[in-house]
Amino acid sequence: MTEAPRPLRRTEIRRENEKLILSAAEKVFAEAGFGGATMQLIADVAGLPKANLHYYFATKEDLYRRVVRDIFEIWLKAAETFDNAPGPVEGIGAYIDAKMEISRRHPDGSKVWASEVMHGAPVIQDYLETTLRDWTEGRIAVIQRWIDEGKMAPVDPRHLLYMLWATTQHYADFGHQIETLNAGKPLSDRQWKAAKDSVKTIILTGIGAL
Amino acid sequence: MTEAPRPLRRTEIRRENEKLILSAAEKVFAEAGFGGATMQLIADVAGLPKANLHYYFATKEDLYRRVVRDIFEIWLKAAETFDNAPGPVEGIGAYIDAKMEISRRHPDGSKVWASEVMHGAPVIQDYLETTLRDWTEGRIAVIQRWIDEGKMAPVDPRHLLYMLWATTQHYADFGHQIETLNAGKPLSDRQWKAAKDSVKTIILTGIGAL
DNA sequence: TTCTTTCCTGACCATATGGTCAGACACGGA
DNA sequence: TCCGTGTCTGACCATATGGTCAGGAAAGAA
Repeated sequence: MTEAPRPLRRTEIRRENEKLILSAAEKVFAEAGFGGATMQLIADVAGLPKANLHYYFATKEDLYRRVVRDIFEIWLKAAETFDNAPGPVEGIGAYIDAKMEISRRHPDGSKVWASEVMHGAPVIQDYLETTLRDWTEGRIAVIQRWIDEGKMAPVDPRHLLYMLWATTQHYADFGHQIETLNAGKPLSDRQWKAAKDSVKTIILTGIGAL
Repeated sequence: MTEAPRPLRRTEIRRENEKLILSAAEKVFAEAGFGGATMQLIADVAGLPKANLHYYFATKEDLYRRVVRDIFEIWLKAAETFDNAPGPVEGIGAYIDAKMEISRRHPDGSKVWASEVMHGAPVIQDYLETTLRDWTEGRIAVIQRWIDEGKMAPVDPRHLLYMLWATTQHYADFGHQIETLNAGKPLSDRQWKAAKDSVKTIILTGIGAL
């Protein structure tokens, strides 16, 4: 039923095609990097002529920028799990769950983000300096409060955050390596659960919250 | 004295230039990715004419392949710290130190490796399936032995390894982000030490080895 | 000195790529 | 039905890039 070429309304057309292009772009950028990706390939994946991409997105960089920003939005939403938690077990535990789920559901976006930062964040440097910095400082304050309240050991909040980011993101960015070491097969539901539990157990135990 | 154009012996010339080119290539590949890197830019960084690069390395891919393999060698050497350790505190502690030091000293190599794996390891897939897989299985056995001997908690050795890789590598791959969150300045000696200590403390505590 | 081998490089080429544009087409309001 | 506006696209262009090559320079053996 979705394949039937039912006529789309004007407003739908734009939304639908942008979505199509952004989805294809995320995939191609993740697989080839910004430099290695070509508009032609993105067009092919999206099933549209190349000129059509340029109708919706003026340049390759515009398209890339949009992809990166969309991913950042997803991450910020996951970050909310940190708030309103009574203590580290709930807050950090939920955050790990949320970020692991993102690694599982949006591995391509994760890779695009990693690639962007690795190359010096040419496109989203302003985001790092504003939104991300603010968010980080806020979370550091929360963790520090938990420490002061005796709910966890006095670890350096900053490095704890880095460890959370690194570990959860690893399952997306290095998914191929993990898969190779898993006999070439993607992690099963059971294995994903084991991964989440392992991460949560080690970290929450490591910070003396359990 | 090093600048004096003293005549080089035949054998030296080759070695010297290959080193120069590989060093420039590592930097450029790290900054731009395989697709974004250009032979011209690598040549400029190396201070050699582009045609000269092709004299030593037939193709861009050959050059890239060599860079990736060289990095892998460094990593394997660091991995040795794991062996001959009486228990997790010494073995894993030393491994964390070694890998953090690599992240600090060879951030470019680290990024090239990450980039390669993220893009599906088109060049070093065979290494993943042979050398890396063997190494991993061996280390898992070691960890399992420590668990059986009661030297640490019964965590999943595989996910523990992933956590070690992820966390230590993060300081190289996401160095730019960390620097941005550190008021735009690289980590100082003191901060690197704090990072190492934090990682070691949280993980070793997390696996019940301390 | 002579000759062989290695090293070096400016000029060149085929191709791929990002981007443009004129004009066709279709939706939807009047 | 007509027209304005948004959508679509094949053909095209300027440029950048990986790679080639012929010929010259330098090293080292004889």
